[in-house]
Amino acid sequence: MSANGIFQAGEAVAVLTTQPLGGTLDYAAPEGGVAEGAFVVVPLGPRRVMGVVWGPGEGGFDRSRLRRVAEVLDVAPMGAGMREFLTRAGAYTLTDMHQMLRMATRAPGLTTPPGLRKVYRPGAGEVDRMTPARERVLGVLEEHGGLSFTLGELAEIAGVSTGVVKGLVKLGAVSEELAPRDVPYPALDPGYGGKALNEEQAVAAAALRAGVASRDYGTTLLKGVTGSGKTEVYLEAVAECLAQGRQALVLLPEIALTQEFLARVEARFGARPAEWHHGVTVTERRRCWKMVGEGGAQLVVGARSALFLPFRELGLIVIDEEHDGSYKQEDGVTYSARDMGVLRASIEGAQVVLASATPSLESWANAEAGKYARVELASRFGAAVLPQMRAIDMRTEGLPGDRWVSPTLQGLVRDRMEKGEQALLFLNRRGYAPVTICRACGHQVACPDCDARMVEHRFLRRLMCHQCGHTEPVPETCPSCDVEGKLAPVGPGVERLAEEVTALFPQARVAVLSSDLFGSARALKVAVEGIAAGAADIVIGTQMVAKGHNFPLLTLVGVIDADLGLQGSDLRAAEKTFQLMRQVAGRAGRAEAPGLAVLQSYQPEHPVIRAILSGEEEAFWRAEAEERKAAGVPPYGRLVGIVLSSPELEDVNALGMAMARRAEPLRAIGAQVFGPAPAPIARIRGRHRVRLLVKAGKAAPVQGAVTAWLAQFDWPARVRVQVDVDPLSFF
DNA sequence: AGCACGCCGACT
DNA sequence: GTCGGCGTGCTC
Repeated sequence: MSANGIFQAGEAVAVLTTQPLGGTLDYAAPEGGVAEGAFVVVPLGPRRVMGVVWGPGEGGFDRSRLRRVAEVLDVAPMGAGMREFLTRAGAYTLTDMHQMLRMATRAPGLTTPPGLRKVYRPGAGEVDRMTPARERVLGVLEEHGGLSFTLGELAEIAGVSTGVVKGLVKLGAVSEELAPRDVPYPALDPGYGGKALNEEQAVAAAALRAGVASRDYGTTLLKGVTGSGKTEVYLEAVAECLAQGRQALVLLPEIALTQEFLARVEARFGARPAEWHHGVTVTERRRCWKMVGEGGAQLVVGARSALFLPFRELGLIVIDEEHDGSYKQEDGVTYSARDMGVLRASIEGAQVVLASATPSLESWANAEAGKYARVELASRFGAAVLPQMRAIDMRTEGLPGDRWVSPTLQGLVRDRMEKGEQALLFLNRRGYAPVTICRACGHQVACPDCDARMVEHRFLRRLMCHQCGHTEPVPETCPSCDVEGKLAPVGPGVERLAEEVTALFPQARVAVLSSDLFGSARALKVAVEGIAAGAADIVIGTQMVAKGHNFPLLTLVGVIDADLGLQGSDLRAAEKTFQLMRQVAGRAGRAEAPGLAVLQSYQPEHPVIRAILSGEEEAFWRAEAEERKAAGVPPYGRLVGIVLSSPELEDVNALGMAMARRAEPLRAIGAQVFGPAPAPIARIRGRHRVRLLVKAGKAAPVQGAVTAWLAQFDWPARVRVQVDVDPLSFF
């Protein structure tokens, strides 16, 4: 390889492909040479596959049998930082490199030559007869001299039919040219529309700006209560990054929020940023991927997978709502976008901003330990104040078993309705009833393919498995004992709660916000806007209402079952409940009217409920941190979850036992193995699942030990092994 | 991953 | 005889 990173024709290069080959393969560099990091097409058996030139050839393969790189793609080569990121992220998450490369090339049409499209620009020809329509077209072209338009765009802006434009092309007054389909995104102006910040926000923004200006790695936890202006503050860090000529990435957890967010970016920087998530069209995805690689996109707003875009000069990663569980990918490759974001930034010399009203315990602990800087926004914007919070002791409410709104809560709701204000009842359970039980034999209706219970959705008139999506009609007779008419719903879901509320308040307008009741993000947005404008008196919602939507008329939040999530064996249950409660409570009283949040609980003396009510977050975190420390679990210890699955129960039982017996590589680093135990859902889509859990010290080299441990066994092809480093849920 | 090869059972 | 099931092995 020459000094500039170019391999000369005939030189051996190692190519990483998206095929599961367990490493790179050597090829001969093509005529004209090839750059390190170049995207190439190589022959593999009878096929042609995509790959990346990963480095010099490894040797060890007969040089005379090397095949030649077939094609060098017209795509910006992958930078050294990106290659290092993929390597280290793969080593951390125990993911094969071919899979890491797949994640980094999830854009369609990379192997096809860049598409061309017709664009229209001012031409040299004269117009024989000028008409008002023709004048408008020429006016638009003159006004935007440097830009080129597609036929549709030009006709729409000028307010004419496409025929007018075509007529002008015939005359030569407008010229028709072919241009690459993937064009750079409009320039963002860091000085365009900065909002006036209050003193606290200005101090926070200055701290974040200084971090970006250092051009060095650093992570800052930006903690701000709901409505404190976190977004405005971190957009100042984005502005600093753009002013430096470096690229910025903002990760958001919820796709439904991006439209609102894009509008805020446009107000701040004068144009829309690039978007990356599953709702983006194929064409737009390719454009985004290519422009990020060429530097034609300054700011990307996206979901967690945007972390694997080929940024050239990354200066800042913002992870908004950093505590959100959706940053952890659970299926296929398991990774945490929060942790991988920090890794990527540390490689690129970039800053990370973790923004949240309710940080994860991991981030809180890192800030406590001094690894992360901490910036706080304590006051709410304008007149809005945090709601009062109090518990309703359900033990003294005397509620029958099939009712969930206590008399005390009923009174509070009635009071809000009389004042013309809104009430929100929060219940984190979709559907009508979580369990359908036979009163004759006690049988609970379960999914035929999973070990999950079927949830009744009265709205759909069907039972649904929330694990695999399987649905079936509500049966007339018990599938177990064949007795007719004895199947009964047990427990509450939002649909059933809506039924109870409608009976209690027949005159109220009741709206249910649950993810399965809306066909599209658009329909949801319309519903949310309607409610915000006052189209409902009582809103019933699942956890989707906990995220960011602003309801100015809302002054009461009632949490139907604050104990949900406190019980069970998930060690994070307390943290999740705490965060969720604080977020839901943050819905009340964001405008001028003060809010009240009440928690219905059968154990109001529980430390988590008390911490929520007292508002003493630091006290909660300290207590929770002590418990985790004592248990040796994250963030004070390491966990690795392993799930074996197979259509044959015998496979997973035998292999699970063998793994537990032969754990020497783990014992060598002082780690323990728990299990095998049936996984939380013991059967999914016909595959039996068992789970093992590895627990190690914080500094133990757990990845190497797990790799050595797994390498001892031969896996039948039908058995799948899923490794989850740092699982969010366990047992 | 694909795609070959190859070794068994069940059909024209 | 041959068609086709899917286990095993290979791809620079």
